[in-house]
Amino acid sequence: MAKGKADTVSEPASPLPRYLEIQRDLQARIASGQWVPGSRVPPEHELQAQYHCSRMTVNKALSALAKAGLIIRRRRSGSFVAMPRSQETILNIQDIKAEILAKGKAYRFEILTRQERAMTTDDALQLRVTPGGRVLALSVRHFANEHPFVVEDRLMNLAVVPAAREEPFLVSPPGTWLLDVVPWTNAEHVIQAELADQRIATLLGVPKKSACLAIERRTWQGDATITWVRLTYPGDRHQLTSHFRPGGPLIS
Amino acid sequence: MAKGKADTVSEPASPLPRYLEIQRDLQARIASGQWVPGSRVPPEHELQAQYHCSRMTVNKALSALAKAGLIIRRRRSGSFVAMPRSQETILNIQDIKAEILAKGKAYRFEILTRQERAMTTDDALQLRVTPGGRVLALSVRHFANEHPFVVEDRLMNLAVVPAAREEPFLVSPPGTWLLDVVPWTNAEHVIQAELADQRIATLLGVPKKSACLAIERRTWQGDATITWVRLTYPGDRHQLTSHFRPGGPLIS
DNA sequence: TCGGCTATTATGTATAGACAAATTAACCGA
DNA sequence: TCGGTTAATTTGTCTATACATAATAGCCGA
Repeated sequence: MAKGKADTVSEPASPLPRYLEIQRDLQARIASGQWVPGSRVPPEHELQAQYHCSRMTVNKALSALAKAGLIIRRRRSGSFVAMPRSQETILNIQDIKAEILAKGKAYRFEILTRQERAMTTDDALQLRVTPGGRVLALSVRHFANEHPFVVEDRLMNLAVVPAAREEPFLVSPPGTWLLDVVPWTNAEHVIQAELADQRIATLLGVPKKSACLAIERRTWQGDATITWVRLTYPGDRHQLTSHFRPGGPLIS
Repeated sequence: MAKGKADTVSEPASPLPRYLEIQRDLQARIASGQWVPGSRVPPEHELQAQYHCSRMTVNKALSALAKAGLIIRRRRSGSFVAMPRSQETILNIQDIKAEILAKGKAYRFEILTRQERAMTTDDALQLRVTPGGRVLALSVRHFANEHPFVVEDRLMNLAVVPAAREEPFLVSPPGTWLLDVVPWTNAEHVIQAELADQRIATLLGVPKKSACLAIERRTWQGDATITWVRLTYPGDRHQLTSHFRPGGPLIS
């Protein structure tokens, strides 16, 4: 009836849409344990009556909860509160240049080595492609306020990014340049702890055999590997931090 | 118009819904660079005409893209392709018991120490609460196939989880027990590399000063800290892996 | 009792239309 | 020319309805 604005009389301040109200209400019932995992959520037509709105509105709320993984929906069977999921956390790994600038520190980088070569067996392994073609191998050192921040060892697949061959990487480091130039579709991270070898120790200015955080990343465009990179941070100076909520990337 | 099922005649095999078709088509145009960041997406009524469907269907596709962060929508202004976002990766950190069992290995744990005490200043710092009340301090060692897998040092805030006081942790380790019993609303991770001290070396069966991956996690229920935990893994044996796509928790 | 047919239920998708809200653009008077 | 009012555009939300689809429940005959 009349857009359900009858509610607005009793609740003068309700600037949030109906479907979100419903969504949060249901979410609260699940989070509070009022509806335990496995229990049944009332069917749409029932909620429609309860909340006094159309089925589409209820559906929008329920679909969002389903996409967020809070409930599971099956035709004819109904909707059920999902079992507690595994913990998923959103780890924010910024582009290094942006990361340093965001901390309010001065950024600088230097190309240590640069070599274009035919793909070796090791290169192919690390890029996870079949050998053949050429790669660009780079080593870069990044500074924050003139202190060594991270060492970057990178392989770029020239079959996918031929433009890198001519790029001098004077203004932007390879990672930033890639992000700006090449669209990527998926990627993979591996995070490990390891001891600094002589090279890393020298480049980062830390004692040999000190703890380092190594992040390896592969980036793909469809089936083609764009790049492989290994970022080595001083373990005592750098840490990855992430904030998150249950249900992953959830809701408002 | 008969539901646009005229298409079904020309395309006999199209099992995916219309709004997804549109969504993917638009997504492809963005990913391919045909629509560069900042460029304008045609307004809904135009897409509605192009795709020969209702505005609601177009809206569903566009809203999904907006939620995924691929486009930005503003009333009257229109929809625009979003600027490249920072990389966000979904890191899957399982419950330890589940993590080991998922690898097909035998799981066992032992409580090394257990102490209930008044909250010390250090406890309060680590839980990030104001001092006062009591805590339960636990050290646990987890085994995978009878090999030390990770050492867990935990503080539980008994003001929030009084039930832990009576819990013997015989069947489930504290982390698993907490996940099953206490609903949490948000959390924070810190990942660091560090060297094994004598205690960790002994407990994990690794050389002193070898590299370890330390994961610290604080978990809250609303404003109240439930628990703080530090998980120390052997750095050479353990690694965090994550797969992800641009736009975070994207789309089908 | 078993196997298969049918009816029912609940969700999935789609349509057409309506009004609200937020901006932007255009206009117009002082 | 400036400043404010008005109109137009675009997205946001909502309704009411319709048909499709999947899966269950129940029935019925052999």
